Amino acid sequence: MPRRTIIDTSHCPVAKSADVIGDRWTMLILREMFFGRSRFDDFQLNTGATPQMLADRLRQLTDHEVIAREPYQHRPLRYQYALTDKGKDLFSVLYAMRNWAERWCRDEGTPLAIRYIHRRCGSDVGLQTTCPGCGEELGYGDLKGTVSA
Amino acid sequence: MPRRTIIDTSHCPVAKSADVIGDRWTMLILREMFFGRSRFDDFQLNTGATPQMLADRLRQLTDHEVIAREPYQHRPLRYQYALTDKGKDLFSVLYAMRNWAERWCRDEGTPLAIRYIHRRCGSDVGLQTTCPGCGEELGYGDLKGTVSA
DNA sequence: AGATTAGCTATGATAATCATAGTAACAAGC
DNA sequence: GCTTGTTACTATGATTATCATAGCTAATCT
Repeated sequence: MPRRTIIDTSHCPVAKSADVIGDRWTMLILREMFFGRSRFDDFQLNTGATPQMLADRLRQLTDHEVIAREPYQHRPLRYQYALTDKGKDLFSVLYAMRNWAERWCRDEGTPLAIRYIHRRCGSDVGLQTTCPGCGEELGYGDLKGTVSA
Repeated sequence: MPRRTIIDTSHCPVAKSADVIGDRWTMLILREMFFGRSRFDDFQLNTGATPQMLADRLRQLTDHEVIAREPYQHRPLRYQYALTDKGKDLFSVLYAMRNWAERWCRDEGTPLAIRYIHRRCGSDVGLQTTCPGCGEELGYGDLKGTVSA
């Protein structure tokens, strides 16, 4: 047998995550949701995705139970999207991506795109994953972001 | 002006990260590299990517200075790929992805695919980003992984 | 009535990805 | 000295995904 076997990576958690969020548009949609946006048109305007791309990715995310589609008014019937608990927990991934890019891809002399403040203690967390003020681990809802001027 | 303006997200760090790693194959290549693999054929066998897909993504990663291509023998000339410091720091993103999938996508009753031990203190870190034993933040090189039986 | 809004779907062109095969440069065995 | 194997790719033609653009539906606003 001259061929090495292909190892089974179907149970690899990185591959599973990649199947759910391993796509540029999906990540940008999630970014928007973590920014508090919930509507189709907002996603379209802020990500630049075409409507079908958006419809497709929102369907995928809904199928994966990362977001939920729910009506926010009935006459006329209109839908919005909300992060589930499973979706909110993806904050750690997006936050790691943000930290990495700010460390390695930022133009020299440029301030951080967003400054995050730990709600509980008020510390500016910089690019840390634990609060430099109180040492607590940082997750969804713990941080308040302000866009740099 | 009936149109809302499209906000500028070209400086968004999440978008920047997505441009570098926002692709399934790229993520799987990085997973392999964090597992210590460095050669084309190993990537092909363990990710299932076609050779041109692999060649293309390795080129992209090299262009982004996430990995470096270097010869490991001269006759015949053969190359391998190694993570740069910028690449090694992506561990935090992959680790967050792993933790998320193990929390939310694991089949019931299944053990963690990989158990990580904090080298410095020997604690099993479970799905934490800080060591439950000594409280230290966990990054590339701090952990030793063992594949579950 | 006509315009506007929100959340999409439809269409045809372009670009990315796929499976499969092949190449270049050597090494090792018979 | 010729076949077989190894490694790191490239080439080709078919299939699939994504793109820009337009339109649709049901309702409200003027």
